[in-house]
Amino acid sequence: MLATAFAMNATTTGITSHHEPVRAECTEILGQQMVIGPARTIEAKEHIFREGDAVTHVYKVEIGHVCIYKTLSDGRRQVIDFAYPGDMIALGALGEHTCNAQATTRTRVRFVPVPALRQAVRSDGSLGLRLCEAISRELLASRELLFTVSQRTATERVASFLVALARRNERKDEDCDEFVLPMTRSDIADFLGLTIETVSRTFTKLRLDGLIELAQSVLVTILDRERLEELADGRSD
Amino acid sequence: MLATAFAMNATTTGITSHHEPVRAECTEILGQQMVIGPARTIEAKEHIFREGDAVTHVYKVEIGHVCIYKTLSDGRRQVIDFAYPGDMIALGALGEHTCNAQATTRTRVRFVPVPALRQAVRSDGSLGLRLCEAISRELLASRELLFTVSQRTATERVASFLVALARRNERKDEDCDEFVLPMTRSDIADFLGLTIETVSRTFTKLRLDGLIELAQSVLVTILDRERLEELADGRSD
DNA sequence: CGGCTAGTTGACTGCCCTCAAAGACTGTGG
DNA sequence: CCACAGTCTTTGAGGGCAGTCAACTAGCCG
Repeated sequence: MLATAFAMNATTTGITSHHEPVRAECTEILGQQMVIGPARTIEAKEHIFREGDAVTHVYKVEIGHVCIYKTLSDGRRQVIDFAYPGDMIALGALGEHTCNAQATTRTRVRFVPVPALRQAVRSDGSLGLRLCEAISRELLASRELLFTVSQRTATERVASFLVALARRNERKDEDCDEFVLPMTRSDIADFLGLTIETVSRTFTKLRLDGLIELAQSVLVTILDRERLEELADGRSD
Repeated sequence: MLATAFAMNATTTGITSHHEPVRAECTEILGQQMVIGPARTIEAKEHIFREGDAVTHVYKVEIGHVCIYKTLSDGRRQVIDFAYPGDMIALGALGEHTCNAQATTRTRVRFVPVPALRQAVRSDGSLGLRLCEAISRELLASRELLFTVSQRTATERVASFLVALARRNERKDEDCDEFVLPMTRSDIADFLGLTIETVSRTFTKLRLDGLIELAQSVLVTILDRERLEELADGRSD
């Protein structure tokens, strides 16, 4: 799945660097397939696909937000990624979905059937290359999240999360210091490997420390981006 | 990087299932490139490449074992994967390496220059498809590890690790219940997001519970595979 | 033997989880 | 408009799992 969303540094538009090519590369190319693809609207909390479903299509989010997650039988849940408008979903899937994709807000996606995509790749090698790069970017994001969840403290994880959102908005030329969280505390917790209580407490701590402002618990304002980035990178005392 | 090693269920040879295609598919194909590629020998603890290095080649491990890891400036380390003979390394890398690759034992790799690989993909679309699938399998492995590190207890993590090694050996028709660990406790700890002390204590606990036997701390014998798998899957009380 | 590295074991601490309750927000119906 | 339920979030109190610090053991090699 190519729903980079978070934890990558240059995935969507605008920034070009060596090891993190611009996601637009791939969405533009696939876009040529996408333009002719039909659209579908998914209500908040509805699923686009679930674990075990056959992989029939690849999706591009046009409007809304999608949460990609895996579950264990006893209820433990790991959120893999959040997909924003412009992001692709299900790119790295093989045969059968191993994740669930659930809209967190009302969402519209366009989709291409996998056989058509495969045929296009077979006949156009350079499309295959770009697809490889798109999946590779997913892989980098996944490893970055692994690092975050495995090595960082609760405060560092939440700081990373907020910094990543700010960077995403920056690339989209939206307001990068004030934004609405399109997901619940529970989604954030399961993304960062924490509990909702710890996420909540950490938000409060960051607010009391003057790093962020919180309104209605979904509207975040970043007051001290630099210190937040220091925290995220473990450069803080 | 395509160094699946652990946490995937069917990556190397032998087992075919829907969502976890056989890795051999890709190594065979790339093998045609590899056969003509030169070989290089790396001593234990030497690096094949480091974070920040330009991505010049893609590698296939012929003999030995490679540890793929990332570090933070303050020393925190995350092992991403262990590569065994037959595994590919650096497949998902883009432009600049974001990981380090260090041999844990004396290792021989064959390599193909990236430009040659890219050219081959451009001229053969179906090779591109197989490459996509290979990288996708890396992605699945990475997400599986993310889940393990983020959601499972220390005992469950170590059990998962041992079960994955057993399955790997099974696929290679080696003895799946008795094997030598080619990596140190420190590598295992940084792979599972634990400390060496906790890994050591957990091994001891599994030994005292009669699930495994340990000789010289590197020779593992699995005595009760079923209970170990239950533990790994969180199905245990 | 001594020095070195890797692994084990023990005692204690602390971060985050668990359990619990109260507060805030949303939508529905009276 | 308010009442109310339902969901989400916040806050508090206490406990446990894994981390930290430290000492000891086991190989290995000069």
